[in-house]
Amino acid sequence: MTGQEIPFPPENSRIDGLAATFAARLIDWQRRCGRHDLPWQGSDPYRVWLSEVMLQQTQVRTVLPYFARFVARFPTVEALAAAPLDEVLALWSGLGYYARARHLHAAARLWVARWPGTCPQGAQEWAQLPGVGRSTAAAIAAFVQRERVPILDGNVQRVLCRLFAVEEDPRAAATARRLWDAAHALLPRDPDDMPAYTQGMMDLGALVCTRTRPRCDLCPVAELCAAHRLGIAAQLPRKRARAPVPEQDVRWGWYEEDGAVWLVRRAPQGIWGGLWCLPPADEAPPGRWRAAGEIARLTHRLTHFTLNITVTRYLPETPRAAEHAAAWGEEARCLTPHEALALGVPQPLRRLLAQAVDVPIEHAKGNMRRLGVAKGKFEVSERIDEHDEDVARLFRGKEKP
DNA sequence: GATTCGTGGAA
DNA sequence: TTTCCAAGAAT
Repeated sequence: MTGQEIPFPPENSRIDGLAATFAARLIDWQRRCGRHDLPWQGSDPYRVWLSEVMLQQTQVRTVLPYFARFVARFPTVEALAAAPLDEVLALWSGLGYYARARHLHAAARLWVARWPGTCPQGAQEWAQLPGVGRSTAAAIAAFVQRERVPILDGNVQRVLCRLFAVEEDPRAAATARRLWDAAHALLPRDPDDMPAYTQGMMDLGALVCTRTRPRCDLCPVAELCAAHRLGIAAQLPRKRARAPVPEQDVRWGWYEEDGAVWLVRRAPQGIWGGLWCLPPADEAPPGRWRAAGEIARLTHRLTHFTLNITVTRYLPETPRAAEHAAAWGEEARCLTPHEALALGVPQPLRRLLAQAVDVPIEHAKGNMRRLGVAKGKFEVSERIDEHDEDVARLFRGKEKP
């Protein structure tokens, strides 16, 4: 078997023996060199599901503190289902892709309603939860139910592109279909091997078959790898040409009254859907306001575009916050910056609020330029306990049965 | 099939 | 600094 490669796409007549070798070597390597101490590894379907959603397009290191806070507040799917969406968004604040949090909350309620006291049985049923697609459903089912279904995340795509020396863009639909077929053909025969095998595919991509500088000298399946034999492992998968990122200018209003600032809930669709944010500078709360200068200019880089945010401070001509609150309804709140930090807010606003109250927050790292002040780089430490107390106080008594 | 959706790590 | 992209899914 040594030195042979697995044909791509795999042919049934030749695949069995080679696939068995691939799976056996990967499983053995995972048990010796893979990751075994991640906090979601185990038999709890809730923790596996939660982690898989958090890990979508997000690195393990980033997820770890969010996962810890989340399971501390919501130890079970029943606790998550009973919570208000606002508290879920608050705990998700800073993690990004907030549709995941909205889907997670809806999925928890569907879960307890349709599978009370248990959980979805198999990938087919896991995929019925909102926010759980084919790859996530397969990962959960492989770990929890030992089902023989393949995953195809970014790591596995890269591993397979190298294993078969695939030159095409793995994101193209036609190529992706062949990669799914290949991933299925490589699965181990014994269902009991599925957890170690699936974790092994993830670990291999994350620890050995990395995007840059792959460690082929440590790879348990290097002898089966076409790209390694051709000496092009580091060049695969081919990167696609990317269009230049456009810029967009946004103006936010810092409407301040008696040390509190107005926030409005963003629409559920679109960027930062459902989160609390400063209102646009030209949409003042009820009452008469006067501009009091620019507070900050923020540059926020996203994958597909760059946001240039200008924040202007406004002060009331006449103090009457209570009337404003009644006039602007439930989707607007006037809170101190400290209180606002306990809500689900976009990361650039989180940085601005943290600076306003000089309260460190977790994962608020980056650059911010204050007018009249030299450009400063700040990195703040973790104050999880205090933040959690704020969250608990803000949402106390608001849970639904 | 192509877009949209966040943030931060790494080179 | 810039660029790529990570345990992808929904539209």
